[in-house]
Amino acid sequence: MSDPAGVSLSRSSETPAHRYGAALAARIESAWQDRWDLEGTFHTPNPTGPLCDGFDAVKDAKKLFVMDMFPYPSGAGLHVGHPLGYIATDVFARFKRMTGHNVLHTMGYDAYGLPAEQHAVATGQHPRVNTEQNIEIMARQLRRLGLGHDQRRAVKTTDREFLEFTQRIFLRIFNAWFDPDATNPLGGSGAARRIDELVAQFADGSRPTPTGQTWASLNESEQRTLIDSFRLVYSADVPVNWCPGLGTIVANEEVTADGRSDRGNFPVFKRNMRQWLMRITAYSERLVDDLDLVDWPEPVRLMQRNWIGRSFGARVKFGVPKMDKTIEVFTTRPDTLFGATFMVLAPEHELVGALTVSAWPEGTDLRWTGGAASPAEAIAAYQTAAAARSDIDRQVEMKTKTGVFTGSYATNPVNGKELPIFIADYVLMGYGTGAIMAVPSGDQRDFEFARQFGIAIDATIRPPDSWFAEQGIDPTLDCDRWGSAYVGDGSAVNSSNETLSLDGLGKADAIAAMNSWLESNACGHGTVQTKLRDWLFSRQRYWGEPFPIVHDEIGPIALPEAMLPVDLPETDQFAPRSFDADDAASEPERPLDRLTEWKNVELDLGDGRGKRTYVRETNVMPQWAGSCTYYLRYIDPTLVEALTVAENEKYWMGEKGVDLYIGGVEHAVLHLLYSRFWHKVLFDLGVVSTPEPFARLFNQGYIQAFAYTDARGTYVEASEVEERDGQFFYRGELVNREFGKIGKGLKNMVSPDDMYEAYGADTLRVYEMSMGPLEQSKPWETRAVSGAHRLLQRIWRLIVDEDSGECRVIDAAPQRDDLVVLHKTIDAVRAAMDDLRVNTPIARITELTNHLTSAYPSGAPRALAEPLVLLLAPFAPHLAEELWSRLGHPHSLIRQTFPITDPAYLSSETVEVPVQINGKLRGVVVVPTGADAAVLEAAARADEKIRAQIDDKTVRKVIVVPGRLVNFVVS
RNA sequence: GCGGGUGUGGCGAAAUUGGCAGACGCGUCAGGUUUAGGUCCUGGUGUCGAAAGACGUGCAGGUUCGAUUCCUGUCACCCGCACCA
Repeated sequence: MSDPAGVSLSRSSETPAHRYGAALAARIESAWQDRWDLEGTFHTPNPTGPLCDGFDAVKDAKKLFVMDMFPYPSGAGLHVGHPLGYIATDVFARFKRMTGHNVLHTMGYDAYGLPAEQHAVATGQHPRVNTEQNIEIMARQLRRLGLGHDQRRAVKTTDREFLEFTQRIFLRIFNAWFDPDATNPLGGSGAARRIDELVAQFADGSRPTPTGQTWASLNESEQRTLIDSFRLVYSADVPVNWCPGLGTIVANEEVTADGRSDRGNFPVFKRNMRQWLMRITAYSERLVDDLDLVDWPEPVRLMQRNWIGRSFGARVKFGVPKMDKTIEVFTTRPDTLFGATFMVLAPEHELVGALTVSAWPEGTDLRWTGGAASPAEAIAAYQTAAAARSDIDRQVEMKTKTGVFTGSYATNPVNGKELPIFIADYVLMGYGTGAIMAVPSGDQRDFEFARQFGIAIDATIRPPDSWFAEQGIDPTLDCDRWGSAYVGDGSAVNSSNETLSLDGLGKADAIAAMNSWLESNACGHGTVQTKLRDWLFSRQRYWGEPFPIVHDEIGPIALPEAMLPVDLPETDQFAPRSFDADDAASEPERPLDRLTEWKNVELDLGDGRGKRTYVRETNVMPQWAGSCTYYLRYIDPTLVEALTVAENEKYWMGEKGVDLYIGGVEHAVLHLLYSRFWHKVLFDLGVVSTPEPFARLFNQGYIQAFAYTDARGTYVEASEVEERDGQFFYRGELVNREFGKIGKGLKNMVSPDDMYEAYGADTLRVYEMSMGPLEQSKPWETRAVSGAHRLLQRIWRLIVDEDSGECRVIDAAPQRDDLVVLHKTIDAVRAAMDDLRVNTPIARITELTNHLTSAYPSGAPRALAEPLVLLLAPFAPHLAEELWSRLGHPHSLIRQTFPITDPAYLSSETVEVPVQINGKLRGVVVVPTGADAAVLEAAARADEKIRAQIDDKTVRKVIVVPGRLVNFVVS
């Protein structure tokens, strides 16, 4: 056969013309990739619909839906860290195809996003152009890896059909409300229902309106406002970081410690602003509880639980008699209510103004005044200072407690005590009610505050003696002698009034007793509080999905689904309007606001009102929107006018959802939480049939790389650094080695293109899989890649003559010891794959290869070469296909049966058993497999080395584990 | 500060339920082929020691006949969260 690559290879006369090298690998790989494309090898049939061709042939196979977290098409292209997970899913998917599964595996692009928009702002080029270019580059790099994706299903979130899909889901969520009394499909309480069911309830009177008026007596505006307040998508004033200089809202992480924007260094103002929100908090209970349904890494489930932050406690009302006000607090420790000695409000709390008295009460402690002449001055100064500090800054400065007194006192409902009310920034507006009752004996922050401000500390829990021992003090209930608050369990003391006594009760009983007392006295009730806040869903940007919403003079109106999609209008001005950097009162003007022809629109919404003028919503959706439910697009990529085809959705999602979802742990909370939320809404509405989207989640580790800094701390090009005697040099200069993420920033970029060129894609695949456990982060080392390359080279040489290129397998029957090694390898590979332990199978395949190359230096028996090729196929598919074809098989091996272990070769007649004396290895005896304890011990005693060491000693005990070991305990 | 994770040769790592520590690979050393190197092949390679042997899984304890594995404490590094009442 003609071998143009061989010509260049044989420039060096000793290199055989048909050695497996980079050039040959490149030819093999591109030939097989073309053939897979041509034959539609990875086209996976659906049960029904346009992609159902060939389903009959696989209808008895088990289905398997394997997904990667799809990438954002970055302009920098891929580095060698990106493909790790993609290779792993591909290896898994290929293995599963060879073990009889119908596998759905494809890849899409999460193509809306800020970088493309910023690129567009900087260059004036439409973000779609740049995004398409990036996708093209990444698609080429990924294709070169030989990933077995069904390309017909390779969607982009920016596709018009995908946009329509996202908007359709938005409408379903917008047109739904959460009914806490409804029964969800799992049988639990709380479910999303269609908004028209709510309207019907109001209309027929089965649900009273909040004001008690009849539905019919409300005017249109009142009716719509009422309904809108129930929707799962709603607008509200929420605190945001407004940056007039950029004209946008920025994320916390984009705000520097001194309250300025990362980009542009403009001032950032914390302000309330009208935003769209999604009512994810309605689902917090189910989002926590249903984590028990999924096979996910425990740390991720823990992170989600912590993020949702469910805690059980009570809401308690404290009266402020002089002001005729009530402060409501949330506490997790209602059992300590008798120990409350002061109250604290967040500086932004709405009651602060009303509670601030005109003059300091007589005898006010100077420490409480902040040095100001009046409470109003002190409060105003403190509020200004708190507002000026960024969130991050406010959280860092926590060592000393700060705060000022409002001059007002609240009454403790259980004992009538007067509690001074402070404001302090250690209480956050965003959690609970933004106010706390302070129990300094039972909360460390309150304790520190009380100490600093000279407030009484009253014990209401008797700490155990062991706690006092740790504190180094004698047991006492005089808290002035305590070194810290006691936050643990213990029996209550000093906790009684005329109608309630907690004294002697433990924490759980005391909480229960207090909660029922609060409820019967109408000053509180037990409740569940979460940290989770509703999802801020609107962005003042261009490159995102437009909301399918228009406004009339009353408010927002959802477009009918038939009017989808709402295309993103064309423009060449992608930046929002920016303002004077210090103009905190400015209002955002979004890119879509300027497109007045698009924005002001005349439509007939089909609601019987005919053609009317509306104003389109000009916010766009966040990037998360496209990634929430993209697995449904993989199932039916061409579907329009519906979200799913039930038969296909049920088939691919099965009982529990996507069978395997691999991605980085950085998405442990946000993406996975948003995705679960949307899925649950769709589940309640009957669109999807599983309670959870992802049955099994796996987080791959990061591939990191060394980076080098010179004497000035500047990164130098890592590829040019040389190592000499454990030190590192860049152009002769000593440099310092660091370790970090791969990328341009650290000048340690390694592109897969470099690896394709030097070794080929199969080598890269095998190397990345062999580096170590998939879930672990590990450093990249280019020079180690050669080991994987040499393995493939030796396998090639077992089957192909390097000089002639002819197949050189022999027909000789394999020896028993060959088959023993083979079947041990098969067994080990099969055992590891389900757990995605991809590194050890390659070690086993290497051992098999090493065995065969030394046993058969001039060509392996066919009966060994063929299973070896099949074992290799998931990892190095191109080479395996090529060898399979050269072994005389005309068809792809993609659906060949993966080799099956013959247990006859796994057990041998004899087994080596270690012999220990006092737990230390002293010898090894060979005994028949299955020898019992007596035989084993006799054999061990008969061993010369062992006998020599135990003869002159007393054997006190003999431990025999048949098949495992013998241990003599001697004195 | 809180939560989670990880610590094993020069390096990446391996070691079903506690039972032969270091499989496999990189690097390195020696030899072979070639000989200009490199490629390729074979063998050695945890540390100390001439050997016998001793020591050895971050460190210090504990449980056990026996611990990389279980428990307690501690140190280092990485990741996440940020006063969550």
